[in-house]
Amino acid sequence: MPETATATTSPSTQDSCGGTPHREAWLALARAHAAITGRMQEALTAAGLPPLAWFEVLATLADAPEEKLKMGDLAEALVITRGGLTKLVDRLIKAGLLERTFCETDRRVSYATLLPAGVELMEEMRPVVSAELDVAFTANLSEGQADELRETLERLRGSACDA
Amino acid sequence: MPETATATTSPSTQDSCGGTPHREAWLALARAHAAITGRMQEALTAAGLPPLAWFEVLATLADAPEEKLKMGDLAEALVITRGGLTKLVDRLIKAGLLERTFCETDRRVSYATLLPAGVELMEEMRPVVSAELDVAFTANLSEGQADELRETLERLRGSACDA
DNA sequence: CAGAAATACTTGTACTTTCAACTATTGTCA
DNA sequence: TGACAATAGTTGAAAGTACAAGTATTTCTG
Repeated sequence: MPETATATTSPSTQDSCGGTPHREAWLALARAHAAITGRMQEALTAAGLPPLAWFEVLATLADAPEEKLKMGDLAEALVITRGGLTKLVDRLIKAGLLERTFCETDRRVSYATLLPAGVELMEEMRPVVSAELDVAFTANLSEGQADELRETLERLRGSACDA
Repeated sequence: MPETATATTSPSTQDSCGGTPHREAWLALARAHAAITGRMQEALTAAGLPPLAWFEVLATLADAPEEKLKMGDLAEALVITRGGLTKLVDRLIKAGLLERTFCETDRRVSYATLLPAGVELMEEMRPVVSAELDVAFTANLSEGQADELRETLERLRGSACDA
């Protein structure tokens, strides 16, 4: 077990005094995210595969038209800073999974473009990620409930973005 | 605006093909978490206050009996690695907010113990964090809906933990 | 059209987090 | 008791991330 803070002993789940329902929902959100992310990471490293961030990049690009995306849009989709994305993409390029392509009409923009090797690796990672996703989501939620959850979360995110 | 990836332009929210409702719920969860966390960070730095991680530590300790917690339990509550917590606590100690205390009966364990200055800082940070929490949660969810959301998320987290 | 402002991305630096190895202490059982 | 395993926490090296400054290109404006 590669040192991940999974609640095995579970001291007492001390939310006894805690606070409002809203704050508790926020805590639950943060913890659920961390726990699920942690398990995915763990499963990937156990399988000798690259980190989850790489998969997020590959999967996002795979869903994009022409399998490429402007750096800015990709950063936004992944909710990380543009500076961080530049270096993340650098690593994926060095690994031969992506290439940087440029825009004719606006020479400021550069695209992160998926290469065949990237598609291949993504196909290899997907089942591992999906398996963890099934453990957490499919086993606990009907499709309708998942939709409802998504709708709620998008509402939360929405008002967190429109400044 | 301190370079944070908030969806201002919103290219198209390209989840057109995407995948199953479960995967989309997961994406929404990850994005909501990142967006809300980002806004909290932004608000804290704008107010000249320490990072969100510090608040998490202080708030967790404040809710604990005797305002202290074993390092391991604290790491678990925050869902970070023990190694990471050691250094995080080191920084808070250096800032005079915490102290390290020890256990008589088991000399392996050490506690992170809240100091008055830590309580004070937490009280100063709390309204900033709460404000962002209100924007995202209180404005969008009734208390009942928040409870429902929490219940759902705890279920997800549960099956992600019981390995 | 020149110059200022805005946009898109990259890079240098500093900080944070993780991973793996290490020390110290406690528990187990032969 | 005495060795072996398990547990609690810390630490050094490496990877990742963010912030601020910097370059290049485009757009706006007088």
